[in-house]
Amino acid sequence: MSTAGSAQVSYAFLKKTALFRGTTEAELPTLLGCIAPSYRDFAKNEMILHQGEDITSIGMVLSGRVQIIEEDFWGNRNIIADLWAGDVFGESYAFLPGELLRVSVIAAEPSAVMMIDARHMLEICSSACRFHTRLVQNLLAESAKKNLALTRKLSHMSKRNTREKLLSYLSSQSLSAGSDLFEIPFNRQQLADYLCVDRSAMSNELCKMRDEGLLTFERSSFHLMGEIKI
Amino acid sequence: MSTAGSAQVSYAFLKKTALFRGTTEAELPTLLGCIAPSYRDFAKNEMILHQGEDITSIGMVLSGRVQIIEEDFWGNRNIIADLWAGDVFGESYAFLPGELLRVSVIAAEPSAVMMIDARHMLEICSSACRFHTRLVQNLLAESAKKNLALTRKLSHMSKRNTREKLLSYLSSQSLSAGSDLFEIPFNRQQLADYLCVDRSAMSNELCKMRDEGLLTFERSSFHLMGEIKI
DNA sequence: ACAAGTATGTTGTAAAAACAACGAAACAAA
DNA sequence: TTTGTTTCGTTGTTTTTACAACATACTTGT
Repeated sequence: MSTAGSAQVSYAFLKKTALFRGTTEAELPTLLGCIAPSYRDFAKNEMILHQGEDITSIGMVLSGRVQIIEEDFWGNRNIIADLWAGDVFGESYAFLPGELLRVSVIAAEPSAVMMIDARHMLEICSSACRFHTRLVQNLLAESAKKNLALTRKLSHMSKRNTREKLLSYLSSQSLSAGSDLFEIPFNRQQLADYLCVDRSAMSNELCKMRDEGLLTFERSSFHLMGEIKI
Repeated sequence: MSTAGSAQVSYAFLKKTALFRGTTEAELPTLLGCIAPSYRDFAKNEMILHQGEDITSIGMVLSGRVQIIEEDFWGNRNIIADLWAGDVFGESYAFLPGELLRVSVIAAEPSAVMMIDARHMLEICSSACRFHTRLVQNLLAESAKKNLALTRKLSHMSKRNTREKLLSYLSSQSLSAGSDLFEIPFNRQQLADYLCVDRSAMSNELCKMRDEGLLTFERSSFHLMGEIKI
């Protein structure tokens, strides 16, 4: 069972997390006193948040490993995300009162979690606690970052066939790199998983495109050909 | 060409937008004075933001119609979104310095736009301007909302075939409705577009599932069957 | 009621993807 | 080096999807 965990959080750890980035160890006690987080420990396979709940706090993994699980109408389970120390969860729901959790959060290993009430994060308290601004900035940045990643992935996946998905992804990577010559952070299987297609079919399509002169590649290095072919 | 638009914005309009929701007309002058928006008018087909830019302001459409356009490596254009009065754009980029715009924003009709510097939105000014909190709350809520919508769509689209995409979507709608009997907000063509599949193939799959006893439907009304069939 | 237009279901065919199975190359460990 | 493992390309088969074409039912405007 879960217990009200002791607040054994190192400031050195906290200041490196996405949420508390930019605050110094000296500032953290004040900030923490103000946002008043609660701490809880969870046993392996224990539920942290249940699908259908209306949450008002965001969570941060302090130690262990936490999974986001989705269960459909017929009870089929699907692991949406794997979270580790420093990762934040529930932030998409906590600021939307009345929006019920579509997922469950479960401890994949014995884990410690920090929960912060959404109102405490947004309400401006004493003027001494101006670190709030930084916190909110970090939160907005995280949300925006997640948003961009989702939009980008969606834009590839909305293409109707494997070739177009590939071209969309590679075009995007080329843009990121600022060059028609670039490296991708995936191997073939990972790329196929990311684009939600079959690996061998994808590999096949890549080679066809190479044979047609659209691009060349070598392992994870790609080169897009923009010039007109004769 | 664009002109520095006159600040002809009605408070009645503003207080109803997602961004300024929750502030009264009386509070708006103070808030606007504090966040110091700039106003610009754009001619039809004029570029508002260019792909590759590093923006630090978010935009809000005051009048007209604005489109988000994506252009790939080979110059193929794709309309990502259609924005109308009250809609916000650029919020996913403005809070991420260094993140270059992947899209362009263009006026599809003569349009008026309000731009607000991201720092002005986050920095706490005089204590008089506590409406800031509300603004930031709205912004976070909008970002979270968009996030949820994207995640949900992605979770349907990542399924490998039409049947599973349909089941994922319908299961999700059933959950929203809190019932195995529910209405969807799409006709067949719209649903096919949303799930990125062919309409007739989708229609076919729906009927197959009906014949197999998985569900029944009538136009936009659906009924999922969870019971075990004999 | 009537006509025109739209939405939905249905079918057959061609194209594309998933799947399975395998060989070669690259890589890592003993 | 040798061995075992992973990655990647390749091929053939089966399943699924896209596409086109059309029939029917429903909607809307007159």
